[in-house]
Amino acid sequence: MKPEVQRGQVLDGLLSKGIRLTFRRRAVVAVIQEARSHLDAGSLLDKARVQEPNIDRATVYRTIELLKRLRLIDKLNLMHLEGEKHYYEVKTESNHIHLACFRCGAIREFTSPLFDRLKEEIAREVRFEVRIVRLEFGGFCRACASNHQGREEDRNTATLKH
Amino acid sequence: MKPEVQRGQVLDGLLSKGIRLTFRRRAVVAVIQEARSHLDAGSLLDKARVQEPNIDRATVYRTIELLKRLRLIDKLNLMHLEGEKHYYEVKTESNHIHLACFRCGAIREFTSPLFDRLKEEIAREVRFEVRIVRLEFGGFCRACASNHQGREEDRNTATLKH
DNA sequence: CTCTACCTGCGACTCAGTCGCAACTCCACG
DNA sequence: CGTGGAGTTGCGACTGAGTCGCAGGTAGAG
Repeated sequence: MKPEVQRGQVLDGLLSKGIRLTFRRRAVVAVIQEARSHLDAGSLLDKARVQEPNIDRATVYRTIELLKRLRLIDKLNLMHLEGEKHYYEVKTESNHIHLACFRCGAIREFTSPLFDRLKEEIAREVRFEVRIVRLEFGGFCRACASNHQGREEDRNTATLKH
Repeated sequence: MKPEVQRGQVLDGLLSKGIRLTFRRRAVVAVIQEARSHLDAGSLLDKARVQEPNIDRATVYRTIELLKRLRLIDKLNLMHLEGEKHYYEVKTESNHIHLACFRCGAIREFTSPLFDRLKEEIAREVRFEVRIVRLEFGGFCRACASNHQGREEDRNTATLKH
């Protein structure tokens, strides 16, 4: 899911900014860094507890906050596919769009030069200094769309949460 | 803020689908329809109470749910500028990008043909059936960016919540 | 006008995220 | 290495958005 992420990228970011490296932080960073899917704060806590059994919810939230502020991770909504959770991923150089399937819950990432052009256009025409980009599409992935052709009512219901 | 919205557009949507038109629903719809800015559920409740003093929080949420399901309104995050609220706006034909300024809180809307091309590209290349689009940029508007040139530390802090 | 399916208020609940405080720990400096 | 203190943490109580079941109320078809 994050093929271009180098091992230790986030850790290096912390070190280079002179941030205190505690065991709790190392655990949270390791989990985000090595995650194969997008994790919310709750599952981040669970996974961090494997390394650091006594780590608290508050610490996880505070670490997320820290990493966000240092622009090492990005916060995602992923169309709030379940509940009102937020998800996190390591920040990469190139922005990408998240495609969330309402039926099967799969998250697919998509990059396009068009997107960078769009960003430039905004910076030029509106003179807006873009810092954080959140680009999410909700709908039906290829498999789910073809399995349910014509069931329009079903699709209305599926979009209920968003 | 919503120049292209026709008076009664949402109401017509409800009527055409045979939805029961209660006074409470009329009140909520009127508020969303005539709002000059993006409203969250709380301020929607407050404003609806002017017309319908006894309307309850739950009814507002249930009506929002209904309008979302019928694709008459869109849910926005607006970079969660304050708290974890969600905002709502009448759905328009053309998708637009929301630019949220972290410093002054202004929300600016932006449309571009590039965005529609991007949407087409996704539909074509990934075969994803796009239903809901959420496109939000956080950063600094023209005025705020020029007032605070070079204060990088300040800007880090400003992005803390997102 | 009446009947019923649908809508609503109420109050209790859930669940993500926050905060203040006292105890703890990283690590710069000696 | 030891140690002092700023920065970090666990804990528990809190906030605030949003949800739900239920009993009573109401729109609107007939």
